[in-house]
Amino acid sequence: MRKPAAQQLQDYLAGQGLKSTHQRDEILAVFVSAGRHLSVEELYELMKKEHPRIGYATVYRTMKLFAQAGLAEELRFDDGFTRYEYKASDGHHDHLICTRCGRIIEFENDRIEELQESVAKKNRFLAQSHKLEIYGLCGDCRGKRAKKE
Amino acid sequence: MRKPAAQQLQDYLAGQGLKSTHQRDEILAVFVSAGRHLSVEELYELMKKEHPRIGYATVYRTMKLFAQAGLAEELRFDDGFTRYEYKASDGHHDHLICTRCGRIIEFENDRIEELQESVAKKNRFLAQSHKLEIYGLCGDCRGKRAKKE
DNA sequence: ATCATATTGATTTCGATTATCAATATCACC
DNA sequence: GGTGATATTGATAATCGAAATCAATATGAT
Repeated sequence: MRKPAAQQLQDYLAGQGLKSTHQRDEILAVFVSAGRHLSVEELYELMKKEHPRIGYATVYRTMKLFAQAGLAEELRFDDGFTRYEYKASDGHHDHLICTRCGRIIEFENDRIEELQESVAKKNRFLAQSHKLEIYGLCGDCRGKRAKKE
Repeated sequence: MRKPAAQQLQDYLAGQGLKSTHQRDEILAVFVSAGRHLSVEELYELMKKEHPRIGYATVYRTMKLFAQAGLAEELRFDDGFTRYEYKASDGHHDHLICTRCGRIIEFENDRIEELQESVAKKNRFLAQSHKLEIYGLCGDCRGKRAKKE
């Protein structure tokens, strides 16, 4: 079972002596319901629709906060800017990224995780985290012929 | 057998109708001999010692050129800036990155590569490239107690 | 309700990278 | 070996996402 996101946020704020604000609640609601892999820019645009007074900086700050609270994970793909994904309680997963349409697909593979662990051990490394990204063409895009560009 | 880097550069330049310059030759020599995983900043500092007249922008431009020529690979780890590694002809490899001292260790694991391919296939993806980074503490750093910070 | 303090929002700053542009170097051709 | 068209260089400004600043405001303990 998963603690509701809103509750998890309140617990974190209380535990850290931080304050509960409308902005934080609203950003969380939009972030969670919007689906995943949102850039700050995208999230800011979504926020503006419902809460036009929200500031750009607040969205940045709040997403960093969510990351620290364990509510969100920071993703940095090759296109330069940071995305956040809502962190469900189920295990770690990695990403397939379509280089044409930008679609992002999640996957998990326990065997790969194990092999990574063994690679770390072999090199006397204590693994803390990892990142596996596979770039390529998604099913929809591989069919299409390359657009003129 | 590997074509010498200098020769590979000349071939690429000729093939593209580009010009061979001292700067490009010198940057390549320093880059190749310096070892691997150099940030542009680091490479620029190395260059200045032997060729103080080199410009910052030239180093940036030239590394991009080397990447296109297949001489270098662009690496973007989580610390924000781009590094380049000399691209040997042997196969793809991935990286273990120490989060304390910054050390970078290369590894390759064919089994992981195969599994990635099968994950791609399972999702109807045509894999073009991938990136696997394992962050953690290297052998030297895991022993040490956390420094006060 | 009061007040110390955390937070917000508008804005500026930062830091890595890229674009601009006049001066210069390269190279194909004579 | 000169000449000229053009690619390249180097100094600098511009860019862009992200982070810092700071006065005004909201929060929550008392």
